[in-house]
Amino acid sequence: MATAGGDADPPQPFPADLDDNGFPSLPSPPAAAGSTSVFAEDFYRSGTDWSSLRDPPPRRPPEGPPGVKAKEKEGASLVQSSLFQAWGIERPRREGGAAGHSSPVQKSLFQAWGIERPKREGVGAGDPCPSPIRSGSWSGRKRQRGGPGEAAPAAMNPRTCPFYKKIPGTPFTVDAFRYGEVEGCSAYFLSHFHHDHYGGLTKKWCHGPIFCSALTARLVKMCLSVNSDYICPLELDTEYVIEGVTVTLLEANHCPGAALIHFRLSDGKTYLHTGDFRASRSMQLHPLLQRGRVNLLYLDTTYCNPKYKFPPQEDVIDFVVRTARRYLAKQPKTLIVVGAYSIGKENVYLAISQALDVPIYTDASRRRILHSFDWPDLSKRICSCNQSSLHVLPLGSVNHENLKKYLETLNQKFVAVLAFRPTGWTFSEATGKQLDLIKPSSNGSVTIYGVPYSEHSSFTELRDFVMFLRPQVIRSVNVGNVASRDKMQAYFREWLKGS
DNA sequence: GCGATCAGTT
DNA sequence: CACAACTGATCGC
Repeated sequence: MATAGGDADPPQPFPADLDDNGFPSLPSPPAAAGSTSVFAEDFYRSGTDWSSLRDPPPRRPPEGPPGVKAKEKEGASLVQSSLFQAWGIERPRREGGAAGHSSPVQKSLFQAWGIERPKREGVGAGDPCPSPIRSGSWSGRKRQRGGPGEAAPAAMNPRTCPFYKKIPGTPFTVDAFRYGEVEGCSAYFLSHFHHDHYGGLTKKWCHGPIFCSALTARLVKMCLSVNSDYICPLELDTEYVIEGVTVTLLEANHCPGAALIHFRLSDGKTYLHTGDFRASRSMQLHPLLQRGRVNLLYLDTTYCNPKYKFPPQEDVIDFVVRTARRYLAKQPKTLIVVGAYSIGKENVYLAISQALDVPIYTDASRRRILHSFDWPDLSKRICSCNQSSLHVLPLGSVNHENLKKYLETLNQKFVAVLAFRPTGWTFSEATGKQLDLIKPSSNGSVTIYGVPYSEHSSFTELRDFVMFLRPQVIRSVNVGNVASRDKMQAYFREWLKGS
């Protein structure tokens, strides 16, 4: 393929081939034909984010993995990971205790999709069902798109899948469900169950198998009624061979079921797709996330700007609990409300429930979703009686007008509302550092606190993660404007320079 | 009625 | 303020 210009190529940036959209991998002017899609033009105009960011090729560190002495506050909970065992390290525990997934692996399903069963590292346990890889095996289930000569209606001709959702050298896409059938894609990965990622998934889905965590799989089935035949749940920290690629899901520290997706190609190349994630020190303990081992990083850069600072989740939870205690002490007939999207922020209201020993009330649809997590510590605190003094409501309804009305529907049981909006980012810089400076918004009997409880990485967390991982190439998965992407590239270069 | 798309909301 | 992630209105089938 055409190398950009004739200038002396730096050590060949990776990846060097065309991707599935046929975009040249090397930076070249957008002039390259009107055939280039809008996405590609945009991409080139903004400068590339897949040029090599490091001078020399990655080197393994001389010593073993740094910081392996697992100084996590709690001892290890159950370890289901052969990878961790292989490394002889304790697996960091996810606070709150959504320890693991217990849903059994459906063997038949793996056979159906031609996937090799989990590989147990070290042990030659092999796979019990070495069915051949049948990359086109599901094509028979594809819906026929109109008969011969029948043009596809506009509704069936959605935008094309952008390049950053495709995994080069594989027939995989990540979070690409709104484009109908993606050409060349025979396995569709879903990083987590949030609308902007699963958008386009409906019960009519028929374009290929969907790989995701077991928890996400349950939600896809339950909430979207996607045909189970298409849903392929994968356990975390377990290697699967899919279409010849070794795939491992890792805890993403975003929302329940959210996963980082690690791909190892047969040629040894490794890619990490973060989906949405909140980077943490404990991630650095993961055997697959050791220095210099990831060639290409697909990065969630939501808050990749130094203006985004927020405290650790634990600090925010502590603040929320303290505040709730204070209000209840002053007025025992206070209703505590926590706003939340469909999934996410569970630890905020779970912490209140545990600290104040009150059950969690929420509507039937959310109860169903929360119970599906199979998270006993949460399930046992959920109640269906709205007399409890802790309610979870949709974030959108946590405003003064709604809460005032809501209070009235509860017939005198409560005389005041204390509500929390755990939003990713609160504007004030002060509140990022000093939670006690947060000023609530009060209106009559209703008080609302916006709290900086984020399920995305802060700027410094992102920086620390990238500086630790030292990937060869970083590709942002967030579509921002040209200026912000240029700025991000500058940060990446800074973080990775002189390695 | 269903789903895709876009505009609006906090 | 910007942001993620949703909700609602509208339109075509």
